Amino acid sequence: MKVLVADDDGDLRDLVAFTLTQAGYLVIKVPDGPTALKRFEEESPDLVVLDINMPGLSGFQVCEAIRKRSAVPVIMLTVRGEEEDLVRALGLGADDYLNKPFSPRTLLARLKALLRRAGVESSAPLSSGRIRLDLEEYTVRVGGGEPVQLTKLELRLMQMLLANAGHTVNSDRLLAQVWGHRSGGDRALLKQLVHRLRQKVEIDPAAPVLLLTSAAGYKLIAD
Amino acid sequence: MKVLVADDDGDLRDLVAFTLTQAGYLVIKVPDGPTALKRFEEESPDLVVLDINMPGLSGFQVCEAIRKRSAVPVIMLTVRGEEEDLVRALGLGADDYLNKPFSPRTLLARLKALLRRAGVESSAPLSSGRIRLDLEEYTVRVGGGEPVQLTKLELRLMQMLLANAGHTVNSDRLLAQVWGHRSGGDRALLKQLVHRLRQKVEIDPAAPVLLLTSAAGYKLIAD
DNA sequence: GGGGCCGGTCACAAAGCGGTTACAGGCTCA
DNA sequence: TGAGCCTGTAACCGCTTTGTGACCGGCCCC
Repeated sequence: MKVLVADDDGDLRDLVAFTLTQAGYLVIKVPDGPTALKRFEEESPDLVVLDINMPGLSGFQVCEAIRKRSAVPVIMLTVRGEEEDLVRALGLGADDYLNKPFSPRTLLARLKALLRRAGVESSAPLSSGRIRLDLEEYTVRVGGGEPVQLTKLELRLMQMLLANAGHTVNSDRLLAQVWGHRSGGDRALLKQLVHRLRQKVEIDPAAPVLLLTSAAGYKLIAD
Repeated sequence: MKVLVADDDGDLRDLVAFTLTQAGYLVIKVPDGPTALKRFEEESPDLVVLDINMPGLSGFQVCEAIRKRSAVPVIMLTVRGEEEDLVRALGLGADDYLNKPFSPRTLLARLKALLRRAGVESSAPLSSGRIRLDLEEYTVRVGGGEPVQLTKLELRLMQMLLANAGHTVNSDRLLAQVWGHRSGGDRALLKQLVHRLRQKVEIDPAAPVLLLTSAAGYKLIAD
């Protein structure tokens, strides 16, 4: 589980990094906006912590840029009382915020909640019922069968569905989580991806029993 | 469970509405004081969220007006540090307040606490009497019967009627809520939709006992 | 009694959506 | 550079949902 921490205040950055490292996360520290974007590309972290005031590019700009290509959870660090900042941050797609100063405990709690919501459960081979996902190997196994190789998008979709096994996941949410926020017509993409995934995991792709269509979206039946 | 949200800041209004909708509440959004009062009369919501600074009528004035005719729980949105505002709001009968900026989680927690305190059954926002709506699966269950699959429009209609269970909902309002604002002749659509819904939920669609026609519109009998 | 209005019902047309197939562009890697 | 895979796009099919028009019967008012 990788977390990118961007803050120009060295002390605060170290505090955050220390807290997260202690909790078992792999932390990437950067001191400014441009570096944040660069490392984001290189590392594709599972979560981003962004200070608003940074040299080079503000946290807003970084957030916006990240949102253009990813739905990764973003936490913004704000100064208490600057509510326009907050509104702006949430408008740009930040998922949560923390007022400075904050306690390490609070940070951890929020971060875990966000990761849970995003379905990026930390324990490695994610599994539910008879479905087991291996995030490192990019494979799924159904029941006692052979592991099946997945692509990056297929894995993300599977992960989201698995995190919500047994419950319908809204198409829009899937779209946002798998591709990141994008414009309209992308239902077709989801349709395609589901089709491809079914070809791989269903015994009879024409009569799915695992990955079902539901009125509002799709759901995974894991047991 | 219906919540009226009044705030002139569109972003914040959307954020609040999003949070509450996610949590299963039916949200009515208004941008200013006069509209808030108007919709309050029309919808009789179960709870009101009021910003203090609004064009037309301030949150104070709206709160005062509401208190003259109803004991509905009211949450005021205040700016941190403006203690006079706070005192005044509570003096006018507001039940709780939130300092801006606030987290969606906090809002939900306070709101639930208030509803619980007000004795409005809050646990399952989408059920009333023997009717239970599942927004995730797009189904209704009546009494102990099997869940019935609904379409998107049928679900929206059901949600509106359920939020007003026992009371007649005006046809025009149903039209506006289910289809969004459109031109005149759409009575026919509502007629059709009601017909289709009755086919699905009534034991004898020709002699409805749940979804009744009333002078000005329709009403749901949930008990 | 007759006409108009309104809600319920029916039948059919139009639009939308999911599943499928096919293909093209881009990327990686040999 | 070329093969192979991944991803995005378009087109088609069939089914479901939604919209529209027509008809019927009750009710009210003239």
